[in-house]
Amino acid sequence: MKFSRGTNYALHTMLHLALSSSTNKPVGVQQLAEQQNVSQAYLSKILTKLVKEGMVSSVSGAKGGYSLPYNWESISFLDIIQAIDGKASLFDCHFEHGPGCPIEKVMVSAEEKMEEKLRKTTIADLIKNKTMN
Amino acid sequence: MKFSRGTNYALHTMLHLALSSSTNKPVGVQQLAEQQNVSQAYLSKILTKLVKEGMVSSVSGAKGGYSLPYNWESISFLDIIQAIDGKASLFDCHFEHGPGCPIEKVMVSAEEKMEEKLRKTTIADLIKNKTMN
DNA sequence: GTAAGACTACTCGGATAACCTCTGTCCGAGTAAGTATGG
DNA sequence: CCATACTTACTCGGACAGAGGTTATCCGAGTAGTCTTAC
Repeated sequence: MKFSRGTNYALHTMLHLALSSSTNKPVGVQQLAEQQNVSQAYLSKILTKLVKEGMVSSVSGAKGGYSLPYNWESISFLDIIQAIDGKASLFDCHFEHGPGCPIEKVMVSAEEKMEEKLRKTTIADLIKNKTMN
Repeated sequence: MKFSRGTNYALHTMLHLALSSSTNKPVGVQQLAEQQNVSQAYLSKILTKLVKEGMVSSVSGAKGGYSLPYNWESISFLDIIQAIDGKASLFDCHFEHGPGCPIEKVMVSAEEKMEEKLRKTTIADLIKNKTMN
């Protein structure tokens, strides 16, 4: 039970992009990758996931790169995490003891407590209080 | 990001033991394993973890098996999960951008919301409302 | 000066390799209860 | 009868095999600016 390193990268790049969003110029993978000590190839793979979910927009060609879409301030932590990790529940009881495993109920309910917090906080929230890095 | 199958087994086993706790006789791995379609060898491996954490007591030799200790009603979901999965945080930011990554703070706080729920509910709580299987 | 073409700096996406953790198996050792045996 | 040894039914724990998913790399393809060159 660990959050994947991928979501770690995703969250950090989103933060970086958010801080660069004022310039309106797309940021290259190179720059993003360097800052986190990841290969460009791998980071771009993560970013395409985010692009597909509409949480990042990409511009190809020279002077291209990644930037945040107009509505970026409403993007929550949960959105980002689910874009990378998938939306599946953290716990499923594979046994067949009738519908509604009491254990699963508790687990899912606990999980939702966490998701609620993640849904409520956005990348934009971070910027209000802190500066980068 | 998934709860391991091991914790699933552990939780179900604990529930089973709790329901059998009235008899005061230890339950063999065989019986526990059959019910969950796991091999004895693997389940016993999980159980020894729980024994080491003092959440299950074992009696070896003939007529031996596993049972719950006297204070079992206070054992929470979180106790069980951490006994299997470890107590490490679900998220760590490996980057060195000064102490206190803002992202990590959010993630840890969300995680604690979940843990709070898991700490508050016990196996005993389940039994109050439901019968086995 | 300008239009066509080559060049360069990017992202995109599939295929694949390396790796790590979870899952599961095998087997030998220890332990305690029940059972047989010999005096 | 009673003590000793043997058998049986368990847990304990280490070593190791297998699977699946995450992490990461490589490389070819597409795309859009930019620069060069020829007229």
